[in-house]
Amino acid sequence: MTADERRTSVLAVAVEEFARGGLAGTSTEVIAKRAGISQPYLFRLYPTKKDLFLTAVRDTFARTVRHFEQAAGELGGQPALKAIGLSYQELLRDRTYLLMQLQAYASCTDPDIRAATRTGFRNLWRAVERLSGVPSEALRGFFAHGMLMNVAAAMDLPSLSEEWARLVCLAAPSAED
Amino acid sequence: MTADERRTSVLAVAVEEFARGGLAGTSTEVIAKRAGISQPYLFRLYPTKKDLFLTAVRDTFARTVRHFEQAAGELGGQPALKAIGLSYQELLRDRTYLLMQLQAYASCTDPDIRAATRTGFRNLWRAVERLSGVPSEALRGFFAHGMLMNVAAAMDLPSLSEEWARLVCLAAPSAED
DNA sequence: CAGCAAAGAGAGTGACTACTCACTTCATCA
DNA sequence: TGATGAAGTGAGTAGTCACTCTCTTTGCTG
Repeated sequence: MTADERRTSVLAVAVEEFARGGLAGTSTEVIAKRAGISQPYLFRLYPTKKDLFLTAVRDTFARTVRHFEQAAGELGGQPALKAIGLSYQELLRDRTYLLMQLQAYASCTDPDIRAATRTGFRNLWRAVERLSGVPSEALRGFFAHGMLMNVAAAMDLPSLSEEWARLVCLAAPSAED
Repeated sequence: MTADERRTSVLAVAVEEFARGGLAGTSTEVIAKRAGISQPYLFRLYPTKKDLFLTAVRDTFARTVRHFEQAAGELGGQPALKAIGLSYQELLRDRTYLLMQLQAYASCTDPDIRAATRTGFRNLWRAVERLSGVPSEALRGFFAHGMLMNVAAAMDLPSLSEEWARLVCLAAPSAED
């Protein structure tokens, strides 16, 4: 297996583990073990743990952008926004990406992580803006509901049957001007 | 100083530090030092680090509820919701409570923390429901925009002058259903 | 086959950190 | 006055963890 292939599979594991535990709460040893390599070799693939985390953050945002582009397809305007919203709700099923996003926000005390997270969020914002073309108020409403889904995923509200929890997890209203 | 008074002042420091670094990223030593006590004594005031974190989580949500109650005052309905929204925007100035909330969500992998966070969020939800009486869709919109402010605070978007960042930080629209 | 570069691991190391034990100081009060 | 108990600490301890040094293996090429 080439180093680049290894890097890719290590990254996949890292995203999952960091999504659960965050930067400080995840050890490089468990990432290495789950990726099937020794822990010293992980440090040849990624120079520091923070570097790996930064790569995970960038990868998560980039993947979300691609996910949205696919969902929007040839649509535009409100229909595109609605399609993107539905595709975001899909992500609630495998919570990894939403949790990883949340860990990125929570780690923003570190300047490097803050920079990467801002860039990732800005690209996401601009992607939805470009794909849908809706006015900024609707855009803000879309992202607001997205963030609500992030924390709902973190608390695992979809697995609760209580009424308030079900209300939180409903899809965003379609007419949002 | 009585042990209870100490506990209170330690808690105040703990909220600030945990808000920055999260549970795993904050050492008990810096909390003790900033609180002006020895680190062993911290463990007489709070049995474990996680216990202190849980107390910080509960305190943060409880304080937010009180903050909202004060903001709503004698109002009700949409005006109450608007007043609460404005008071939430105030919290953007001292970011501690918003960041602490975010750290609570991000630490929800731990079952105890998840339970405390769910309870805190549910109480917050019910408080706004009770104070405003607005329908659940408006309630969801309110919390959605609140979560957007949380992550905006984390990324420190209000300190940026770029247009997209300013758009994210605007107040929620007043007519929301 | 010789030589070489890249993939990969074993065995550390030093720094940190949650938590403990044994101890001191001091105010209160029977 | 002497006992009690609460506030508070110095000096550990056991364990974890990011990161390194050095070594082996393996596949390729001249």
